[in-house]
Amino acid sequence: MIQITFPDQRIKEFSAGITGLEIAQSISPQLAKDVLAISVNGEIWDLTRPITADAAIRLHKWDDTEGKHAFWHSSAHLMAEALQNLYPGVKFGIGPAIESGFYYDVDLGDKSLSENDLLDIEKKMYELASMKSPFNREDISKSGALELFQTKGDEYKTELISDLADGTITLYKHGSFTDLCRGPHLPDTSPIKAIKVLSLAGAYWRGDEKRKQLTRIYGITFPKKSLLDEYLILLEEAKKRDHRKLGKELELFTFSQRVGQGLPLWLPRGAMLRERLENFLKKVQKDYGYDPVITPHIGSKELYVTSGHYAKYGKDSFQPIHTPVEGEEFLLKPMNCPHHCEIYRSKPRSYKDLPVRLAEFGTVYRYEQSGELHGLTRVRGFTQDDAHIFCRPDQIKEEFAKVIDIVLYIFKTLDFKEFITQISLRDPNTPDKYIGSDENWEKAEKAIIEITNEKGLEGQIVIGEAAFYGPKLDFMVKDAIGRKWQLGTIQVDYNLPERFELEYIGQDNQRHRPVMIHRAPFGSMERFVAVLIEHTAGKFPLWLAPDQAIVLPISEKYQNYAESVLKSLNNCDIRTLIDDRNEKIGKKIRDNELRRIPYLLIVGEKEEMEGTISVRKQGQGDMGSMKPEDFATMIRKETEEVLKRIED
RNA sequence: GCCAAUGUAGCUCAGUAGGUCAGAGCAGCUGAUUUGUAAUCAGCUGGUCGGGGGUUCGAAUCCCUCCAUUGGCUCCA
Repeated sequence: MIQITFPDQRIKEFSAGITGLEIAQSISPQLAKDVLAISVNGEIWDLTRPITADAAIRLHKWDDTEGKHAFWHSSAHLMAEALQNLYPGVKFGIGPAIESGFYYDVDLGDKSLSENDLLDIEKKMYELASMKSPFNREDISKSGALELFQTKGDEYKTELISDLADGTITLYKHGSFTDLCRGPHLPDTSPIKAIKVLSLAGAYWRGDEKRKQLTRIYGITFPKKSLLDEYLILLEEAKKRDHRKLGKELELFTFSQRVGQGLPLWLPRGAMLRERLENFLKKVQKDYGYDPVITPHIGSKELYVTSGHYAKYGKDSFQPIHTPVEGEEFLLKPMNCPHHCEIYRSKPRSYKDLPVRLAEFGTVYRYEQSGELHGLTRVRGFTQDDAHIFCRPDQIKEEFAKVIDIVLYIFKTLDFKEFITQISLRDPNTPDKYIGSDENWEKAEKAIIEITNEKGLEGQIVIGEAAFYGPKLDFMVKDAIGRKWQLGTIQVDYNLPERFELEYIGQDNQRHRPVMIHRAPFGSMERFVAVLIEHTAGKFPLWLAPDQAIVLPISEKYQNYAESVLKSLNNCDIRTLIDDRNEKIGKKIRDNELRRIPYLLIVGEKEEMEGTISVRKQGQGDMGSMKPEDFATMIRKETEEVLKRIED
C-alpha cells in the first residue's frame, strides 16, 4: 500500500500502482469524467500512469492551466495524426500547448497549405477524436528513439533527440501517430469534443531565421461545444476593441501610404488625448524633480559611434542622411540618451548636483521590419516619454525605486490592473551580445532584483532579454486579443557614462563616473495610447476624454439656448461640443453615444424655460435635469476626485 | 525580411466557370420635417474595383510583379 496526500493534506491509502484516473474514480464518477491530468509530487503526469510510491497529488481539470495544457497538448498530437493522414510524408517539428490552444510546426515538403485546408484538417481531427484512441506512454533508449525517427525520415525529431541528454526518452503513441514527447496526455482522444483549426503561419525551425521555415498550424479545442462558441464570441468582442478599428472610428489617428508605413498621423482628437497624457506625466515628473530638455531629431553619426549604437544597429537602421556640400553624415535619432549625455556634459557636475534627471518627450525613428508593423503598437516613428537619470552609484537604488513609484502611480491612475513585471537579464552564454564589464552587469542586475522585491512586485526573471547595454525592468500589459506589449521600462546603464566619459566631482575632490538610468513610464505615447484604447474600449476616463460633453438641442428652436449652454460650459473649461444637425433627438443620442462622449446634454422647451439641461451619462442613461453651473461643478469634482483619490 | 491571406466609394461590405457588374447601407450634399432619451423621409454627389504589366475580341474577375494591410515567425536600442 502507498500513501497519497491530497491538496487539503488528507492522506489516503491505495495499493501501489494505482493511477490518477482510478483515484479520481474513487472520489466520484463526475470527477473521473472531468479530470484531465494529475500532479504527482509537483510533476505533471498522465492519469493512466501508475503511481508506485507515496506521493502528494493534485488532480487537474479544465479549470486549471495544467488541465488545459494536457488537453491542448493532446490536441496537438491529434492534429498531427490528422496531418499525417491527410499529407503522407509530412515531417514534424514541435507541437506544444500555448496560452490559448496549441500549434504544430510541420514540414510539408512542396505542398503549401491555404486556409481552405484548415477545414479538412478540422474534419479529420473530429473523425480521429471520435475513435477514442488511447494515448500510450512508452520509455525508450535514446539510441532506440534516434533509430525510430531516422527510419521515419523525421529529421527534426532526430535533431531534437540528439540534443537530449542520454538516458530514457519518452514516446507517446495514439492511433497511428507516435511522437517524441514528455507528456502528459489525456487517457484518450474522446474528451476532445470541439475543435477549431485557427490559422497558418510560417515559423523558422527552432526560431532561427537562417534555418528552414516550417508551416505552423494553430488550433484550439474544448471539451464542450459551448466553450468553443464562447471563445469565438470572445474573439469577436475583442476585435471590436482593437485600437486600429477604434482609432479610425473615433478619429484619433490614421496612416497614409504617401507619408509612409509605420508613421502615424495623430488626428485632432487623438492629439488632444495624447497631450493630456503628456501634461499629466509632466506634472508628475515636475513633482519628482525632473528637468525638461529638448533635443533635435537628428544627430551626427559620430554621436552614435560614440554611444555604440552605430556599431550595434547601424546596418539595420534608417541610413545616414548627408549634407550636400560637406558630405557629413547624420542619423535620424533612434534614441534620446546620447543627446542627453551631451547635455549632462555641457558643464561640470558636482556630487551635490546629482541626481540630474533630464526628461523629454523625444520622437525617435527606428527601422522596424515591414512585417512587424502593427497599428500604433509597433511603428517606425514614435515618441518616448523618455528621461535619463544621472546619479551616483549609491543613489541607484533610491532612484530606481522612485521610478517604479511613478510607473505604478500612472498605472493606478489609468486603472491598469493587470500588468506583468519582467526583469530582463543578460544571457551569460552569449557575452558578445552585450557591452560593458561583467562587474557592472552583476551590480546592476543585483540592484534591480533587490528593488523589485522590496517594492513587492512579482518580477518574472527572463534570461537573455536584457538590452545590450544593461539589464532592465519592464512593465507589460496585454492588448484586446491577449498579445503582450511592453509599456513602461526602467534600465540601468553603466555603459554610456563610460563611453561619453561622463564625470562628476566627488566630495573627495576626485573625478567619478555617474550611473545612468533610462526610464519611460508610458514607454511610447503611441503604444500607450493603443493599449489605453483597448482597455477602455474607447470610453476614456473623463479627465482624458477628448470631448467631455455635447449639447443636443431637441430642435432648431432651441439652438440659441443650446449655444448659451455650450459657451458657459466651455468657459468653465469643460470640453463641450454641440450637435446642431437637423436630426431627431434619438438619432443625436445614438450617434454621440457611439462617439463615446461621456455626457450628453439635452435641451428643449422645458430646459430653456427652467434654465437647465437634461444630463445623460454614458452607459447610465438619463440623470435628470440640473443647472449648467451645477453640471460644471459636478464634472470638475469628478475629474479632480479621480486624480486626488489616487494621490492619497 | 520570411510564410499565409486580404485589398471594390470616406466607412462596412455585395458583386468572381471573364461579357449592361461597377452595386447596397452608413457618412456627405440638397430639400421636406421641428422632432423629448440609441437610426424621420425623399433626391443627389462619390470608385481609372491598391499600382503597373500581361493573357483575351473583352479583365474588378485569369497570370506576373510591385505596394499596402491582416495573422504568425524572426527582430525590437
